[in-house]
Amino acid sequence: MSRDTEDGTVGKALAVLDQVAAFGHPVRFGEILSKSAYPKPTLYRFVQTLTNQGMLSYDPDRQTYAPGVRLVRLAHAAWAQSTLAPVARPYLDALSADVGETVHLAQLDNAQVLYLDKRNAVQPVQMYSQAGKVGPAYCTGVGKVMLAFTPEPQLDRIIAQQSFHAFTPETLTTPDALMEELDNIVARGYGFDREEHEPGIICIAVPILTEKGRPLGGLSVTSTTARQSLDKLEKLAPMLQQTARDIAYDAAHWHIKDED
Amino acid sequence: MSRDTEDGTVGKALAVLDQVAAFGHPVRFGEILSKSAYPKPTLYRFVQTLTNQGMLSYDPDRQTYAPGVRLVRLAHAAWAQSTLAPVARPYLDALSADVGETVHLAQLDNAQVLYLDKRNAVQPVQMYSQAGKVGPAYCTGVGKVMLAFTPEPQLDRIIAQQSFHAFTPETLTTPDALMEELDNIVARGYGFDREEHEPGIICIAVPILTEKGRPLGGLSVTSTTARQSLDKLEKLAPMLQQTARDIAYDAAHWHIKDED
DNA sequence: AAACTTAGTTTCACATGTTGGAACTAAAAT
DNA sequence: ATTTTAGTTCCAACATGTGAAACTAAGTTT
Repeated sequence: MSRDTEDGTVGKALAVLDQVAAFGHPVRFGEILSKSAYPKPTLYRFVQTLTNQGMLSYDPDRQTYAPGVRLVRLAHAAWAQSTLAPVARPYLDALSADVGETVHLAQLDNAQVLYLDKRNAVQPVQMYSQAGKVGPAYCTGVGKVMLAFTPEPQLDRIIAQQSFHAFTPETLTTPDALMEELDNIVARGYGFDREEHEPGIICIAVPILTEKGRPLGGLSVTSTTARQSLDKLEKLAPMLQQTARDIAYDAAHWHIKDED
Repeated sequence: MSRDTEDGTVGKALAVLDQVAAFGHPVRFGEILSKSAYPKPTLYRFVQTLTNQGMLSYDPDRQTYAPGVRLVRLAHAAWAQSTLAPVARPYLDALSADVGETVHLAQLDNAQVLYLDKRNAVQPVQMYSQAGKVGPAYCTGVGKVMLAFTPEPQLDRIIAQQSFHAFTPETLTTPDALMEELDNIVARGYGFDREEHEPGIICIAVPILTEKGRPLGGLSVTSTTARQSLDKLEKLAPMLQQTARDIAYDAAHWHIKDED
């Protein structure tokens, strides 16, 4: 259904856009060129086109390119119309107030985890800095619960794209180890992050599933080993599962419009 | 420099993306078709391509398309790398704490005002619901101050694209009236929204200018006629101007990277 | 249940837009 | 003044996008 293969000029242009975004800072044409497979004039035309379109912005003083503001406008629409994000918002508020720990709402984007929303107990919400962030699927709580409920054909494709980089000593670094973990998650109905991505950071996560059992997204409560234990987090499982069911129900029956 | 003319296949595809986003809710193929100038198969291919690329997401149950999550990821990069938004954040926090009214950071996107960030005195920050929102340039405080400092050739193009719709009795509805207002703003160094966009809503706005006087963005403090008067808001002008200068300075000298 | 309507998808000859080697210009570096 | 590097334009060869027409699937009417 979804191709990683670039289709057509549009796909190539968007791949260039991703490239630029991946740098994480404004870049000069030459820098993009050095990381790109395209010949100079071809890449140049892509960059021009994207710039004309407002998908890239060009700083004439520094002669650098960065992802353009048009994306911010489009993303607002994407967020507001996404099945999950607007519906889940009040539930995140409630959860956050209840548990007093960091709460995440995420979704699979290709083979990565994409964070759609966040509540942090300590400081007030700072969404843009977090929503839109991506992380690995194979070593985060939300990532694994979503994978666990992803059917075979897709799952294989996604697993093939994981880096299996060992962020910590606890990281699962082989497809086999991950598959076993996914089986456990399905059996249990929820999953953990046991310091697999960052030392000292643990989490419990539940999937948000459609009626047909397809994973829409994931919900997690994150804490530190200093403050919580996995056992204590596990006590939240029933409540999280109920919240996930509520969100799934609302997502299936509502549809919110973009408003002030 | 920037074209509204569609260049190539990429431009056309992105125009389709805008179309879909403009609906404000998930749409079926036929709905897009009815608003599009393209013949059925052509549009169909665009929609397919965009869907494959993750720029549109397709809901198989409802058979609807909506802007895709890939945009959220890209927008995160755009926001984090934008010259203004990350730099301005702490200043907005401070301003908001100081004045206790709604504070906006905006930028020009094509001929529209695009809100990049917001602080609301009442409830904690809810950025995604606001950042990315667009508004008219000719009848908002931030819009007018940015236009006021936009040089002739561009300004004409932008003004030609304004609708001059009369949102309220106070709305400036002719290019001439707007030009006169812009002159006043340049002379004064700041501008107002005198209930021109929404009845009862007033604001004071200042431009954020580069060393060369090019407008990077705008900063505004919004209130209601019930709580504030224009005279009282005007007292904030010096402080806002100083903040704008500070932001401009930081924007020119810093460059922040994407971090946690 | 057959006939009709509407929404979505596939096909294919044609032409338009994309490609990239080569050649050019602008600006630094030597 | 000369060389090097970065950015830009040209254009012939060719790959890709185009859209009328034809088709399938689903829903509606008689």
